[in-house]
Amino acid sequence: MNFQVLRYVVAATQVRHFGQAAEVCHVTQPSLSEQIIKFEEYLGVALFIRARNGVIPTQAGLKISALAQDALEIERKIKALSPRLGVGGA
Amino acid sequence: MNFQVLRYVVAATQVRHFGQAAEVCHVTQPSLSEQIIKFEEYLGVALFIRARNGVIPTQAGLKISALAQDALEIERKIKALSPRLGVGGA
DNA sequence: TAAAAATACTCCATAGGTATTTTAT
DNA sequence: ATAAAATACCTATGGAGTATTTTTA
Repeated sequence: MNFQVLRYVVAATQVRHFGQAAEVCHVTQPSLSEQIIKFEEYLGVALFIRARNGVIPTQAGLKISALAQDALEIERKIKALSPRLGVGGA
Repeated sequence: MNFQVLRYVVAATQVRHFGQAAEVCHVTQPSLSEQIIKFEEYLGVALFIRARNGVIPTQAGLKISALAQDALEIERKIKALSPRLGVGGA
């Protein structure tokens, strides 16, 4: 598990399309697709239903996406403590 | 940034000794040491003062260690949703 | 001088890219 | 048939290990 794959899950949950999610994350569709597949195998649970015109998050996908957003928010806070990467306040 | 280096920072903050922190994390001292150095360079801030008998966390080190623990707690919750990795409840 | 961290190096795992194939409506 | 995801394959980055050197009280 890493922050990058959490970004992929959050993006895919939001746009419901691996190709567009990949664009949002500035990676290619196969990269995002493969990482999500490997993450699903690691967890042992499907995060998305693959459909004709995109993907639909499963219950597990929705829950993990919510937790992923929390983790990414903390990542942001850690960067914010950095003189180099931090944006503004504390 | 990744969960592993956050584990290193938390362990080193707790035991105040890179060698022992490495043991706790089941890696070698040079691996942990190098990853923390690279993380400090990435952030642009020192996380530990190197002393004769170990290390002392800086203010930034303490803050980031606290946030790191929050992130690792979320990582745990994500794993807990997994049928394969999850321990018990929701 | 001795305990601890840093460096040098080598190796391997994995994330990402391009090209292509498979799937589902 | 077509849009989207999956697979195959290659490359490069970086995390980890062993051996060694440097640091500091």
